[in-house]
Amino acid sequence: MKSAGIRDVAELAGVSVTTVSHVLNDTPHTRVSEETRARVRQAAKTLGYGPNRMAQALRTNRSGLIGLLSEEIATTPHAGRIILGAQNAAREHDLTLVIVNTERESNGNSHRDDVQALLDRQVDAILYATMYHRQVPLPPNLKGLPAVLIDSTDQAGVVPAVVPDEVGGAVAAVTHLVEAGHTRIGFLNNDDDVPATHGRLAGYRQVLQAHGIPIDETLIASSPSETLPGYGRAREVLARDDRPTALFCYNDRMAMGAYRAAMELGLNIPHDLSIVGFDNQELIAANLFPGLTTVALPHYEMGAWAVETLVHLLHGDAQYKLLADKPTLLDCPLIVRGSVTKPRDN
Amino acid sequence: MKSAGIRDVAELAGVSVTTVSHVLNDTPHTRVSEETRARVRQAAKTLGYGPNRMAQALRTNRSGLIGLLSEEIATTPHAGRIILGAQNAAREHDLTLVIVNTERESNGNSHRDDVQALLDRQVDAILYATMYHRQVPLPPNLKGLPAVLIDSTDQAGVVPAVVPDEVGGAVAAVTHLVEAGHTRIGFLNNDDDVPATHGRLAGYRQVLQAHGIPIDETLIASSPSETLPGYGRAREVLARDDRPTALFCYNDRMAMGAYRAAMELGLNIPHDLSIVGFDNQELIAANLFPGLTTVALPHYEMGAWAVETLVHLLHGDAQYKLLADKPTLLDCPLIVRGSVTKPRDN
DNA sequence: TTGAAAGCGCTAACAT
DNA sequence: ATGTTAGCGCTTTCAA
Repeated sequence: MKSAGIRDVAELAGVSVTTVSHVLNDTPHTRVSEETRARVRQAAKTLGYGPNRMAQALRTNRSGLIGLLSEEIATTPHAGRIILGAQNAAREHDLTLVIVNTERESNGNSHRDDVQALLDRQVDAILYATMYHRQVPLPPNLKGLPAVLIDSTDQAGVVPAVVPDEVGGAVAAVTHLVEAGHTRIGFLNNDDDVPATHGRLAGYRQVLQAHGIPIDETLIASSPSETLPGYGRAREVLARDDRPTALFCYNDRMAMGAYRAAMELGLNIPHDLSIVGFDNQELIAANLFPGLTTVALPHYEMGAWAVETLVHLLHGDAQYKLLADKPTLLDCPLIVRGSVTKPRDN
Repeated sequence: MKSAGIRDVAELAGVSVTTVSHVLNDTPHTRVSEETRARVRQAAKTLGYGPNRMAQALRTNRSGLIGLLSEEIATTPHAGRIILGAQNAAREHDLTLVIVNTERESNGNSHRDDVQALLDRQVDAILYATMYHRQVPLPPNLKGLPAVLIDSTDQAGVVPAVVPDEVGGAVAAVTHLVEAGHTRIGFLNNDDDVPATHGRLAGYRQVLQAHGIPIDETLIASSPSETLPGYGRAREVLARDDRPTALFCYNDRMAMGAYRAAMELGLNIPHDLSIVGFDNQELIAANLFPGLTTVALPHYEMGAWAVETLVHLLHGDAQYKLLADKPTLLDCPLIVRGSVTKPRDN
């Protein structure tokens, strides 16, 4: 019992396949009587008709497939949220997402082959997602294609891109600390030269300045953005007599290191030390004690935004090409758990 | 410059499209001279020819798409590894993976609509992955389709399924502890009625028995499989005078709770207390101090196995249908980090 | 050993 | 307002 085709529907409705096609696709500039429309729809429903996408694709030269090229899907839950956002948006537009995982390339040949693999599969457009916010060389065969960059930017400014608002996220985090009453706020930064490092530092400075809090440069430490180095730097900073009453950490892993440092030094979180992280990695943030107040990266939203933009691009909406000029920033909201309170002596 | 078609290749090679098709597909029972074959291949290469998958699909009634229906892609990195394994295996066979995320259904109507969505997209077969090992009701429209279950089993035994070898994983974990010299080994189990709970407990008992170590039932505690309850149970067990020298934890989150309990009680890990977890959630296991020795779930392997099996099913290899009889078990290997050593007084 | 031609299910230009 | 028909790019039957 193979599934019904358009001619079965036509036959049952007593009309031609053309009419069925027109009705079911709401083809513009065609006039079909309400009565006929109803009959056609009824017939389609009765037969459980769904169009054969392959035939449709062949005919229209549109596969309805969009490729998502993502780095390191498996290593972080972040990719999962991008996929989810893209997925849901794609479904809204009746598009199908094809995901391809790829390594992070170091040898500079970018992802030409992965793009080609997607092209061979007849995708209509491509989403390119990196694992962390940075600038990437554009695969050469991506140019000329409808494409959107997720969590990365293209120096040429030819492809629209969406990235997290790093500065805004840091502002939210540090503002939260300031509003709790803290004035001695340390910052445990990453030491890589990536946008997040600079953006979060900028946000940190910005808030202190805005509140007239003098910036003590010795309260700003940096290290690789892992738990262990974070622990090390946190110990140094927290062992000082004039230790900060709050710590803003570059990411949740470093915050996890800070938790350990605090515990070893007998500092109670949040009463002796308030902490805010970044990334909202549930597995860490929700399982620390107390739960880590942190800033979420808008992965879901970036995935969804990217697909929406792609749809506009596919429709040829000229204005959306202008988006390529500068990356679109998406909000990084604060997620409040239990690691922040007012400083003890206030 | 639209991409080359089969007739362009035929023209350039000076042969018919039939011959091109035969050569490029290595169609059996067709005899084409070596010389011609070479000419055709050369022409295809020159033109950068790749077949139009949509036309191919339409003609052969095989889309080359396989659907992966996965629960909660975004919440755990586990799904990522399944996807990766499935992805890579799919690529080997020139198949394209289409992923659909879905909620875990509670209202019992299983995932009928999600399966339908995949079917509407002309997938040739379906993979159904659950977030954790359990028995699931089969979506009714999945029957009759080539399908494989990942991390779950079907009570009817009509669809092949692949699941982790829970017992084997627990055996590996506890054996590791025994071989390090431990005889008082506690078990912090989950309290849900799921296969993992029973399997891991069975493995634990099995190893102790095999080594002639008497089982002290008071050393077996259970709670919800989260960090906080794990912490609570661990504190109780570790506060005892005859506390165990080692703890096998149902999962890494509970182990994380045990770490905290140990720290609060002044017990050094691994010297005063050895710990083994389960799940190998990198974010936790690699970031605890010392690193958590744990057991990995074979997500990648299950994804790959599922696709391989699907390919056989698609080829109609009868023997593979027999696989449905009982789920295939895949190894859960021990991942050694730093949380196990010999007991202090041994 | 190779080629001609039908036809997969659909859309759209053109006819009526 | 609705119908006829060509053809998207390919595979495959059948013929040469």
